[in-house]
Amino acid sequence: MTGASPIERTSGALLFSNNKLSVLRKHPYFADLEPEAFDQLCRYAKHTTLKRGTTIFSKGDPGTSLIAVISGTVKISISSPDGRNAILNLIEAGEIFGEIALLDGLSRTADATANTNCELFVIDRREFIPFVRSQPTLAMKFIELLCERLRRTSDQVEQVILQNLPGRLASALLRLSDKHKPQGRTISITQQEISEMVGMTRESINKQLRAWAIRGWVRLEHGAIVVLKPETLQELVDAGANDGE
Amino acid sequence: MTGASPIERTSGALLFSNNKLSVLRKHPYFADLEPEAFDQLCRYAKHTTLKRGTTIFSKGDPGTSLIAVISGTVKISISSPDGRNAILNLIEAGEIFGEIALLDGLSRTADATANTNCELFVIDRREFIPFVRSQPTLAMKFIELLCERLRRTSDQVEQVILQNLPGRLASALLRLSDKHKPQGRTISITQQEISEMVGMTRESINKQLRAWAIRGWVRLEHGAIVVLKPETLQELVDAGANDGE
DNA sequence: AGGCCGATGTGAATGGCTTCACAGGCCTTG
DNA sequence: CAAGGCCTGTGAAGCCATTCACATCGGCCT
Repeated sequence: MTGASPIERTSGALLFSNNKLSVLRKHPYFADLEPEAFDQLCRYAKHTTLKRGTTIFSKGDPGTSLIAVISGTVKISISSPDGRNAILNLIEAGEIFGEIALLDGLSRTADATANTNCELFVIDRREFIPFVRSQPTLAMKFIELLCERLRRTSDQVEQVILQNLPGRLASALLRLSDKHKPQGRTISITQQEISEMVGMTRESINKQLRAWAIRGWVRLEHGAIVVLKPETLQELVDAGANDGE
Repeated sequence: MTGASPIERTSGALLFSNNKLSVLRKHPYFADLEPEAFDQLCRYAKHTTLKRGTTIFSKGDPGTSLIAVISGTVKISISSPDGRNAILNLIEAGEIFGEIALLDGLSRTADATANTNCELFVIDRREFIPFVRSQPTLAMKFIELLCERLRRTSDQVEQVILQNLPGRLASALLRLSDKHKPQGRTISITQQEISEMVGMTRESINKQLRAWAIRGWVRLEHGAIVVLKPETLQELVDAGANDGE
């Protein structure tokens, strides 16, 4: 579980090209950072490529790095002793993850695995903390990032405790389709994955999705879901989610 | 819901006494802060007293303040349209809350109500953000605080998705008894409150607690629970929580 | 083309938790 | 000290989601 992480075995050379970094530069967190600070930040980075399914880190590992996704997507998940597991987040190109353990120096709170083939930048903790202290803008950016994460996670708790299957599924679909606005309303995800995101079984999710498909609220494709009536789903979430018959 | 907040109507005078502030000073977040920074922080603070049951703020309110609890406890909760509600956290003397909206300037993520009669300090956002930028140590403290909150909230998601009633109840009891270590293993809380913290009904919680009481794992008192066998409860959490028959 | 694997679709049986409906006890408050 | 309101205790019935057991479909690899 520890020591064999593929991240640690990365080549030490700083062989990233500028067009790769531009993916990061476009992201809100880095967009309005001073150029010097951004450059400095990149100086701590190592480049890595991973195959789909590779474990990046596991819950409980000592975590000393922040990771940025250049291409592909990374799955943040947890699993219970009896084999059930839950997807907490999917990190896409331009986003970063692993910031908690980087910032507080404690162990990883969840597992991270490459959900597709991935290109990553890894930023090590060692010299990073003093750097953050010296850069108020960067510190404030991290504060914003943490706030955003906290809002998202609180929302998740709220969903899971207060909503039933239809409500949770609807709000997961809305969140996902929001994130992928550019691609229209098509969400590329398997039903298995969605079920692990909302914390219910694939079978239950499938049945609910089919029911909605018949009513024309969504369209199901192989490995994808198209949200046709986002407003209707939103109503369902707000109303307290008794399906809507 | 907005505007009528009891917080905003507070007397503007800086009439806090030093022995009240000492409650805060002892808390980890402020303990190793430079004295000047701490004094400066206090200069933004207003003092308030609230009766049990008073709403401090509601989910969705524009949030512009950080609140420190001097005495009493504050309940952070959310509620669904159909009347169910969930307790996310109980804030006790020496702790602070409301930091998310303070730091990112967006709306409140949950409701806050005085769970007992309370004495509070309220710190306003207006001049606070520039101050944080100018105090790297304070910014790092907030980063630590946010990380801690995030770990706790992630943990909650994990519990709710992966564990069943016994597991969730056990880990809630352990968390609460940990927090109140000084008071021995007695947790002052009603079964109604616990049920809202773990997101299940009071009746279910009561039945589980009684079952454990018979086995001698806990003792039930009026308005309190004594954890007698923390190790046994911990095993139950780790094992995947099939009660243990 | 054939074969395989992962993804989807579905029904029947089971079960954990909720809902509902009370009863009794403790504590506060007029 | 009486009254009423929270808090606790408990059984019966019902329901939502899981579990289990398949059948089908689509894509990919050789």
